[in-house]
Amino acid sequence: MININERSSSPIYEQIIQGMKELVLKGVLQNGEKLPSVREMSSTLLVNPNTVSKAYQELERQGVIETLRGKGTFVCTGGAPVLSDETLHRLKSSLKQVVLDASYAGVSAEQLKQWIDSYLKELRSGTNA
Amino acid sequence: MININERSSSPIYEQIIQGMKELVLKGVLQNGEKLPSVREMSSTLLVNPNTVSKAYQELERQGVIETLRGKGTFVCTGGAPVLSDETLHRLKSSLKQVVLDASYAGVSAEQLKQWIDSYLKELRSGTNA
Amino acid sequence: MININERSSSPIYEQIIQGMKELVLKGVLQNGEKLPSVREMSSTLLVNPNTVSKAYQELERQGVIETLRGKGTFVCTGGAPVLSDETLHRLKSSLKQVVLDASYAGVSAEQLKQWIDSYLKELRSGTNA
Amino acid sequence: MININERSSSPIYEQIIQGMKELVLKGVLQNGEKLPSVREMSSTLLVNPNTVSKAYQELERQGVIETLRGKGTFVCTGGAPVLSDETLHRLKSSLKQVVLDASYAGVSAEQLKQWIDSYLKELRSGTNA
DNA sequence: GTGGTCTAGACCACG
DNA sequence: GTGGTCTAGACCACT
Repeated sequence: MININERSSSPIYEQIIQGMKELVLKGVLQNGEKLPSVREMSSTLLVNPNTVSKAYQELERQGVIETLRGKGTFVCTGGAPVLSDETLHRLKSSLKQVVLDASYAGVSAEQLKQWIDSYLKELRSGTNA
Repeated sequence: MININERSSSPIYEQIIQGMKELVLKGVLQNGEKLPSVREMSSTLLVNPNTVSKAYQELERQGVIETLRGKGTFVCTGGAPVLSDETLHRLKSSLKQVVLDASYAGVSAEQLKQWIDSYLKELRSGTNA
Repeated sequence: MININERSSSPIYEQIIQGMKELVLKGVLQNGEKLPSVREMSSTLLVNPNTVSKAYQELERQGVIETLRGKGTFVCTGGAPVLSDETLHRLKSSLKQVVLDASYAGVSAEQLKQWIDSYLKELRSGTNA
Repeated sequence: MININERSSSPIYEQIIQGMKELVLKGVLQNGEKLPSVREMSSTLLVNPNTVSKAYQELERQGVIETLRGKGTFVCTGGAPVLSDETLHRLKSSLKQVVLDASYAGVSAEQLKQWIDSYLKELRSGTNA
């Protein structure tokens, strides 16, 4: 379900994190559902178990999943997200970077907004791109 | 003119690249204008010369500036932007990442679009945030 | 009578041990009293029998309970406590860790001492927090 | 400066974290001071670099230190600590565990309080136990 | 030089 | 069976 691109500049564990978040938002992974074990995931993605483990730990830190000792890892789409100033600032910075690059690539604001809508629609409908 | 944040998650040379691009788009740096030398820039920004050098090289590779041997480095807001498939794909990926994180942070699509407009306005008016 | 928190960082068998010790100190479980069997306990706490078994074994090793073959398991608040150097050292280490974390969390020594008293009072009165 | 006990039940990276926090509180490591590099530390402590790295990353997450890309790691005894309910709860639980064990070992509340004071004094004077 | 990422393979605690 | 820890050794990005 998750695509790993070894050539991507973003590290594999980040790709797993993003992939899992997508699956959760799309509803493919429901709240409380058990995730594939670290070993399963690692053999599915052809990735080292440690890498998967790192992704799971980060996801747990972010409150997306939780680990029950000896039982496995489970989706836990917890309460309201924390909207810290720092989070907002990071978000705005990333967006600025995108807009700046888009300007240089000749991509219009309208195009960007359209992409946002289409991606959100994709998330809500639970389909793949 | 360019703000460097040593603690930012994005590398310093990237911050320089982004800063230069902003200055060009804002019109602070005009086409054909001479840029400060690597040495000047590095002492202004309190940054390692190698880092500035790397930024300049990347900016040249992207066609934003050009180096004339013995004369210096100049802005060159050359012809039509390169709209390669690969560029588009990277742009969409980055945007997806932002939208995904925004979803988890509880930031709405409308807010994102507003941020895009306000940043573009900032670029066009040539002011700082 | 014992609360198990699957999400706690301390393992379930430790929680059982702590819970049993509390019950004994509070006098809820009297000296010589028979404890529920492993099977009963495990179905009461909704916990794996192996986990309860491990807790009982550890409690027996610590001299808190004793098993009479064929008869069951009994509370045995035996003679003088073992005050080995090793026990003292472990105790001091754990306390150090708590004080260190408290320092970083901005919790005062007075607050810690107050917590100690209030917990001891809770134990002596046999009530729950 | 940091003692590692391979036989301890607490993982090595935790021991490093605790050790570093002690050094910072004692003032042995001043605010802004550079820490030994991961490689140095690992060869000093006779521990794998990855283990040191894990400790440093966790310390950064806790705001005790900060990493400047390519430059190294530095002490950053940041602003006011966050006194979340969850932190308080964990602290109280740990303390309860200590008090309970102390009760069984025949260690009095006065003794515990004395240990707290003596450890804090040790921290403030910057000496070793 | 710095830290960050990844792999391979081992051992252990927990349930 | 689960995840957590540790080692060894490699490669890479950044300054």
